[in-house]
Amino acid sequence: MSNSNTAHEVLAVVFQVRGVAPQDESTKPALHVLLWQRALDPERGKWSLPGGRLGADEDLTSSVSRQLAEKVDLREIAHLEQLAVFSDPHRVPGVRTIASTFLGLVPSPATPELPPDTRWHPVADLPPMAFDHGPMVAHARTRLVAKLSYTNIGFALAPTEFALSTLRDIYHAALGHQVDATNLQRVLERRKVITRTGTTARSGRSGGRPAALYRFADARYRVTDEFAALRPPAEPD
Amino acid sequence: MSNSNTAHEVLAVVFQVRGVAPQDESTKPALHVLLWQRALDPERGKWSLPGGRLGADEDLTSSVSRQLAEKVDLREIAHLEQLAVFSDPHRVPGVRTIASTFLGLVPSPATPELPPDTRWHPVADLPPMAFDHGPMVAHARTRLVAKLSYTNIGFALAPTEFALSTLRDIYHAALGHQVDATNLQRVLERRKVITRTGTTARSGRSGGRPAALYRFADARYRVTDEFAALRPPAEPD
DNA sequence: CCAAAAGTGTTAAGCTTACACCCATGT
DNA sequence: ACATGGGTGTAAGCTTAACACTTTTGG
Repeated sequence: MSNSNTAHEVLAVVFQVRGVAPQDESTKPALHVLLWQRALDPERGKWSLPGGRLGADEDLTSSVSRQLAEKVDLREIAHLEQLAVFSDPHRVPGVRTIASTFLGLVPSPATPELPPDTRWHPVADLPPMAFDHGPMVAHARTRLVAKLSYTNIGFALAPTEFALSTLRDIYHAALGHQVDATNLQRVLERRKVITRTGTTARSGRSGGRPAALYRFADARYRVTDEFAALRPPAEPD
Repeated sequence: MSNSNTAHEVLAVVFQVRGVAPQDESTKPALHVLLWQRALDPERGKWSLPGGRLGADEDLTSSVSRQLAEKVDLREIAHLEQLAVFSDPHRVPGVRTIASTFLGLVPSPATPELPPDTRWHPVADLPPMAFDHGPMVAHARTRLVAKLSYTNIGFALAPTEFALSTLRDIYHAALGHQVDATNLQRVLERRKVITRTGTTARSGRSGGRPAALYRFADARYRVTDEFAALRPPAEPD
């Protein structure tokens, strides 16, 4: 019959900026990715992205959601988006398996319960990765960095309310380079991505002016700066 | 058995700006998409994107290339890139079929031979489309417009050598809005996307100054303006 | 000489960065 | 008081859009 001998799996690259909580002063905030360690061959002991076989009556997004629910509380995932498909016929041994990858983002203060074989790993220091999962993480990171620049996607990494210095730390960790809090504020405020709540945080034990609190204006993904150039002519008022 | 009952197909949204040749003064240049008309049910008579079943030992890109070769000369396709996956379990009747979509671009002067059931259709005036192929075209168009702004992807739509007014017409058709040739020149020259050849075109029959000819600096896809904002700090020299 | 098409100059507006400076709080 | 962190002001540079103006050709 024409029944294909091909399986389809979904794999999620789930990021969180960890170590941003004021509780722990020692560790710097860093971007982490959710991985689980394989207990069986093939690639026993190596680390895998969460995911698995696509079910018969679900689309890709439902499938990722379902499978991630086994790892983290679904409510923690603030953003989920399709990335590339990996389709090399021999990317995994055995039955041919096509992988659709996703980018998932978990806001910073959340600390979901994890199964015993599952852990957050700093993206800057990944363990040995199974199959082609290493490049998948790299691809997701590239996409995240790009989208931080021209969308409001930061909402999915940040707490509901935050001081600007906290947001700076989060962007710093996610982007991988220094970010000036002053300019971050102005860029995001002019684009109406963040707004002041009116309240302020208490200052820390070492003093300092109390920080104004902000929140993201939308809790849904939005493109904020569509055209860098070649934008349509201005509409006459 | 665990043999899945799911097929995988690839579908290509192939664009070309047609009507840019000076031969035909009557028609304005417009963005067209390559479609073929279904001769059999389901959806007989409606128009489909080129593509088909993924072969057992090919990856997605090879598969699109192979299947497009049946429609157009492969050498004509200057750019091919993965778009989204459409995975609704009931997006087509019969065996469940997951569709991976691609964006393909054909440079302007080329006029490949087409099979009898296949035609170029203006994107602005699409015929009745089969299944979910309509939204796929829309999605590809959105991606094309975005990438024209921050990459050199125009090379895949333009002739190897061209006058600036020709390039303006191409961008105009692809973007869907007016483009100023003056500013297009400056933006693309500063980014080193296009360079002068040194030669000039002959002027048309109605006179006018002869146009300088340009070419794209790279014949490969390249991101030219990565960060609209939140770019890394300047490197000290 | 005139119309047509191409190319150049100029201005203004907007956005982003960098950095100096001022403000509010705890010890 | 003073150290510490937060916030504001400001200037410089770059990028783009808009449009007036000049150049080069054919009739």
